[in-house]
Order: sequence, then C-alpha cells, then structure tokens
Amino acid sequence: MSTIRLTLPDGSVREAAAGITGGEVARDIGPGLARAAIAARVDGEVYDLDRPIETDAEFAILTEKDPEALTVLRHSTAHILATAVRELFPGAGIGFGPAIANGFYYDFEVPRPFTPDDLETLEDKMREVAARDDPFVREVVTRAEADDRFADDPLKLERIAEFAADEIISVYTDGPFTDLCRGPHMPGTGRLKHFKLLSTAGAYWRGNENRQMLQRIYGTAWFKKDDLEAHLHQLEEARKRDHRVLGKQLDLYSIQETVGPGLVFWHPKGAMIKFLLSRYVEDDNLACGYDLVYTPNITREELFKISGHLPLYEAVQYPPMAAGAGEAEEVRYRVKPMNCPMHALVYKSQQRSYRDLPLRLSEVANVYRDEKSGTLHGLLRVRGLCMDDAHIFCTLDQAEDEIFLCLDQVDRIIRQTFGFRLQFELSTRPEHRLGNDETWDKAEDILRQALGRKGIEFDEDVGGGAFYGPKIDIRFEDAIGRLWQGPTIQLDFQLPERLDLEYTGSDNQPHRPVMIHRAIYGTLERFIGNLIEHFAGAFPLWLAPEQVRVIPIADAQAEAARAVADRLKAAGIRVHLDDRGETLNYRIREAEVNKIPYMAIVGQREADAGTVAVRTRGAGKKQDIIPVEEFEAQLREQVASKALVPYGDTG
RNA sequence: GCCGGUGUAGCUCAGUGGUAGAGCACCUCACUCGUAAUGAGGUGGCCGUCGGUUCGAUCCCGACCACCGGCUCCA
Repeated sequence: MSTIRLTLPDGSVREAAAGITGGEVARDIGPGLARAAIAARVDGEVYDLDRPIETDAEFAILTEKDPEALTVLRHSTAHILATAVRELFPGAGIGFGPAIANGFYYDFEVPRPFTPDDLETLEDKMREVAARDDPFVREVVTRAEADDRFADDPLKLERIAEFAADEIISVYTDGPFTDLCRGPHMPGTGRLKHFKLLSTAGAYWRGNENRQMLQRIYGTAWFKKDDLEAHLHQLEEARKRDHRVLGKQLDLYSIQETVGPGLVFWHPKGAMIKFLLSRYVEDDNLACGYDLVYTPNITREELFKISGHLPLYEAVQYPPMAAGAGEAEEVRYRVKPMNCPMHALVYKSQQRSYRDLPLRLSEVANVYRDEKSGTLHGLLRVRGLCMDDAHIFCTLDQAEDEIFLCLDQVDRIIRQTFGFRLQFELSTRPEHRLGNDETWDKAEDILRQALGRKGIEFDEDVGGGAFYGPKIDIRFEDAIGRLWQGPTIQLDFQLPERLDLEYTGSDNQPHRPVMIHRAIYGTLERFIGNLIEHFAGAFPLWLAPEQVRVIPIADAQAEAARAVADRLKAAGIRVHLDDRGETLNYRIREAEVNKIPYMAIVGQREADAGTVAVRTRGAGKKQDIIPVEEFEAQLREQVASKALVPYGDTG
C-alpha cells in the first residue's frame, strides 16, 4: 500500500497510508479534534470524514468554526428533512435540496401541498431522525446502479441521465433514506440540533415554468442555539426595516387597489424624498454636461417596431390603445416602457456633426411595464416606474471617457452620498448577438479600460451581455449587508442602427454613433425602497421630509417656539411646530417614532436666552442647548454637505 | 402567470352560523407639563368583491380581486 503526504494548515506534513480517511487523521491528531471534526478539506474540496484520501494533498479538518462546515450542516439538515418527508409522506418525489445562504431548502413532489401544520409535524419528525444519530454513509455507484436505486423517483432519474460518462456518482444514506447526492455530509444525524423550518412555497422543477411545480420547504440551521436565535432575531429586524411597513408607518406612499397593483401614490413625505433625489441627480447631470429633455409618455406603436423592442419586449408592454378620433384612420398607440427610442429621436431631430458629440440627454421620466402580478413587491417591483434615465450618443472612441464619467457619477452618488458599498460586474458578448467580433472586442475593451482607469475591481459574467452590447451591472450593499441590483451602464450598437442615427465626421462622411444607456438610481421607486431599508426610515437630514420639529414645553413658550420655527423655515429648513396641548413626553415620543432628525425644544429658559434645546434623533436624553443661529448654521451645513448624520437605527 | 397562505375600524389585531370587539390613531373636555404614551368621554366597520348553501353567512362552499412567502444560491 502506498503512502501519501498530507500537508496540514500549520505547514507540518503527515504521512499516512493511501485510503486513510479524514476522520482517522483527526483521531490520530487527538481525541478533541476527532470530536469536533465535521468534515475534511482535501485540496480545497470538502470531504466527508469517512471518505478515503488517495493522494498527496493540502489537508485540513473542518470544525464548527469553518464556514464550509456550516454549508455541510445545512445540507445534512436538508437531508433529514427529506428523511422526515419520506417517513410522513411515503412515495414523495425527491427533487433538489441544497444548502443556501443562511439555510437550506428541499423540493418535493407530493400529492398535496404542505401546510403550516405539516411544517411543525415535519420538524418534530426531524428531531426524531436526529435523535437516532444515524451515520451518513457515502457510496459511489455506477450509472446502472443509480438508475436501479432510484427507479421509483423520476426526478432523480432525470438528473442521473444528465451525468457525464466519467462523472463520479455518489449516494448518501442516513437510516432509512437514501439520496442521490454530491455531498459532503456530517458524520451523523445526531449533530443536527439547531434548525427550524421557515416556510413553504411552490417552486418549478428546475426553475422552469413549463415544468411541474414542486413543493419547496425552506429552513435554517446552525451549530449553536444562540446562532439560530440570532438569525431568527435578524429576520425580525429585517422585517422592521421592511420598506412596506415603514412606508406605511411614516406615511410615505400607498398602493391602492382601486387604481391597481404596482402603481404608487407618493404621499407628501415620500414625494418630498422623490423630489429631492430627482433634483440631486438632475443637478449632478447638468454639472456633468448632460442636457435635460422631456419626451412623450405614449407613442405610435410603430416606433417600438422600428426600435426592435416590440417583439422582444411585448410581454411587459401594456397593450395598445386606439386613438385618433375624427381622423381618417385609427392609429395604435403604446405607453412607453423605456425612453431610449425617444431620446434617439431627439438626437435625430437635426443633422449632427462630430462636433456635437458626445451628446448626453437625460430625463427623469415615468414609464410603465406590465410586470407579472406575482412578481410585484412594494416599491421594489412596480408597474409604473420613474427612471433617472440618460443616453449618451458618441463615437466608439469617445465611449471610454463617457463610461468613466458614468462610473464616476455612480461612485459619487451611490457610494459617497448614501454610503452604499458597490460591486461591479462586466457582462460580455452573449451567444446570440448583433455586430461583428471586432466591434465586440473593442466595446468590451472600452468597458474594461474605463473600469480599470477608475481602479475598480469587477467580476465578469461571460456571455451575460445584452444582444446589442456589453454592460456593466452595479450592485450595492446596504447597512445590514443585503445586496440590491443597482445602476447599469450599457453600450448599444443596435438602436443607432435601427433608428438610422448618423453624424457627419471630419471626413465629411456619414458615421454611426454608439449609444450608452445608463441610470444612476435605476428607478426612483426601487431606490427609495432601498433607502428606506438602508436607513431604517431614519433619513439623513438633507433627505428627511421633516427636518426639525419645534416643541414648546408649555403654552407660555408657544410664541417663542413659533419664532424659532419661522426663522428656520426662512432658512429653507423643513420644520414643523408642534404646539398641541399634548404632554411634552407625548410630543417627544411622537417625533422620535416619526424619525424626525432633530427636535428643537423651547422652554422658558430657552425662550429667555434665545436658545433651543436640540434633541437628536436616537440620542435619548442627551441634548445641546445652543443659540438659535448656531442651530440654524449647523443645519445649513449638514444639508449642504448631504451629511449622513444624524442617522442610525433608532429602533 | 404558477403554488401555498392571508383579507374584520385609518393602523395593529381578537372573535362568533343568530346582523361585531380591543389597543393605538382621530374628535371633544379637563390638564400647561423640562425630555419616549395625562385622564375622562365620543365618532368610526356592506367583516375584500360577487355568487351559492342555509330560516339566517363576517363565519361554510365556489369564483374573482388584492396582499404576503416563494418559483435553480442546480444531485
């Protein structure tokens, strides 16, 4: 028998007989490690403890501390869920059951959907399975054996049929249940203690809406009870930040059944935020050399035929309306789902010279998309949306500078102003595409150059670009670590072609410009939804719909308080005077609950001294007693600099 | 669109086959207060919509509408 060399994380090398298992190595090292061991990492791949190691390798024992171990735990928990389902629902088809972020799911084909009661019963059954402490046993099987073992489960047979000829097929058994599975798994079911089933959902087999619908169960699992509880608490916290809950509490917006799903009513406070965001990006656009345009909301359908959107995009376009009363012939009109053809028509409205380029046209515009009903979600997925849209018309040679400018704007606005962390992804040519490879080479190169020049690290989604050009997608991460789809910057060769856009070059010949589509916020609806959750409703001063609430302690100071409010109002501060006959405590609480950045409290001492007692949102009793003019100056400064204070989770 | 769940006052929710309740909010009165809910009284609901079962439906059944959780992070 040959000897292999295992290099441990501390650099030491152990020699062992080929075929030794990770569990045996752990036992050799020490009983403590053997008890703690969950799996082994062999040359980067995670092995079960009882899987033989045949060659020299970098070797490590994984314990609860290793992130990979958590994945193993969750995957194994998914298996005991399947074990429980098979015991309670004999004959259930077994789909896929992977570990996912924070937990796992498993898909089943069962005669009737699971109920919330089923989840409790299944969870109890899972605890029984765990109590049995059955080992997870790995076997490698041939394709024929696999077909035989899973003969009664068509879902598994379908997967088996897809294995490449040389692929290793493994199965895992815990007690009565055997599953086709890549693994790895925990040593036994007894280690699975802190889990909870969370929800059920329908899920199409293999995510394909033309296939049958399976029943999915989601759950979470952790090594420690505290971790499980912390995670459940975190879910609760995220729920408190939910923009739909806060949007109602803070009276920012509503969506009303009488008008229709996905159509947003911005109430005064939400509308103020939308206005401030629009003004901010428009000011920034102007400073960056964009021109503003306003274009129609509806158009003859013909335009979308010419632009090529109609056949491709029709699923989300509202159906046409007939118009043209009194005219000889009725014409079909469409509400616009995007602005690009409109902006292209502005470009086309006159002859363009190379001296006009780049031409940057921007518009904060409403567009409408008939999104599938099941996908609508608060402000994050709507049917009537307001885009901060812009299109840059330029030569291919100018494109790099223009992209650079876009990246600069994204960085300034999304990262610096709002405090989001950014992630970039470059999507390159897809299989089905327009234009020759030479142009694609150049276009992709342009995007890479611009990213590089800005010093941005990025991932590549090979083949993920649009058929008309490559793009940069930007995701941003909010205050509690969630990722959101953010701005996109796309190069487009097709639309200039389809709309026959031209400019006259210095050679006095006609040339085709390229178009760059870009949005900074994306849509105001989604972005405001993100901001609500990011700030937990506690907006920074410059964005807060109400910035200061002035509160006289008693009626005797009402006039002095009014004078303070008037003064701040004259300084452009959004201020509200709360001189109602409620108790001081009541009014302070209400301002706090409404997440007003500052309270300016005026008692007799302040009225006499020309000061205010400033109470900052979330700071409790701590207050600053300062002259009114000093308060005003501070407010002005914070608004002007768009300071991210005061904000925080005020609970 | 598809699967499941839910729909009762402005909000959060309880409840029953015999035409409905709480807290908060709102209104009135009293209190004029030094940093997170003063007290008392009062207004307010076609129990999502339409149909069916029933002597009788908010409750049971069906359809529709809306909302909520999901619909590959691949064995």
